[in-house]
Amino acid sequence: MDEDTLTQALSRAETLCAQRGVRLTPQRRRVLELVCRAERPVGAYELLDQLRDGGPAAPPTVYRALDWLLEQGLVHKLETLHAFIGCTHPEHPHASQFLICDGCGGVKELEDKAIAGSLASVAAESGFRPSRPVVEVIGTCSDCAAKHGKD
Amino acid sequence: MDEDTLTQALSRAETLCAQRGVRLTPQRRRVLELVCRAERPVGAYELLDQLRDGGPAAPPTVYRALDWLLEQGLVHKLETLHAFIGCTHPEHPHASQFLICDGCGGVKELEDKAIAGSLASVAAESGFRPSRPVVEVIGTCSDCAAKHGKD
DNA sequence: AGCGCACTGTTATACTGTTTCATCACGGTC
DNA sequence: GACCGTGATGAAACAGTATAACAGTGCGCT
Repeated sequence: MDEDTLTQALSRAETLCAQRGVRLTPQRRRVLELVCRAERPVGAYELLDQLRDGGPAAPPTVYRALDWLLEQGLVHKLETLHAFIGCTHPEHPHASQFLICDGCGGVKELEDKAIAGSLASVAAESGFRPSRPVVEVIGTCSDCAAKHGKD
Repeated sequence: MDEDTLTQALSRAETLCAQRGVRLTPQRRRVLELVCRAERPVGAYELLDQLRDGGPAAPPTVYRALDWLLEQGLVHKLETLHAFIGCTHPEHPHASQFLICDGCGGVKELEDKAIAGSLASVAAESGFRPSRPVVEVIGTCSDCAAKHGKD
């Protein structure tokens, strides 16, 4: 995320939190910034190392901030990577899907109605009430496919 | 999994491995048995404890067996739970989806064409080549919804 | 016998996440 | 101002998950 996009994302987060009446404290803001600044998904301990540049910090610090940011939908957790990324459209609650390239480590966030729909309908058939759908597709992005295809 | 189903599953696994020319060694067979015998998803260290009833064992032992069983499609890994379950239809390679109840811990394995299809098509749109789709829906199963609904 | 290969054993370590308790800052109330 | 409840932070220890690295074993092959 470039500097402009980052600034925008942070101010959007400020606005959202103000609207919701929740507190985007300096710690949480700092963690959000670190997550967004990274181009790739970042691990909790990677964030912790960066937090430590500004003073002492322990694992619960970063996990608390991340939990809160997850609740607010400002970041997503990638279960298959044990890592976090900034949400690209935090304005509304949504069920995202992720395309994760194991070549370059890049992640694309999608919000596809067809996938969400078919998930909802199979769940409904089973009488299952979904609370958190996790959809992560590991594979190779077009760039990496092009590169490695030539090898 | 009851005793009969277990016996069937194990002999099916034997047959499959024979056909494929791969070795379902005693260790692997034992781990497969332990995974299938459990009604719920089992963690690696839980399996390890059970393996230890029959002699000393270390983490790499169980992880190696699990990795191999995953490759062969005889077990699945639930990323959101860090746990493993026996595959209900290992005969053919397939992209499964899982409904995971956070009330009772039960898991239902699905193989829904609509979901697989919409995943494949959004991936195709992005030029993304999927290798391992992970679809796990956390929520409440009908039984647990009925129970807790009354509370 | 000597070699390669797949499988296993063993030790240690890295990485990920939680529990627990103490402390601090802020807002409301008397 | 003094009191108190609540949410946020700090700090130490620990629990759970996974891998690295290297040695040993058994088996088929030439």
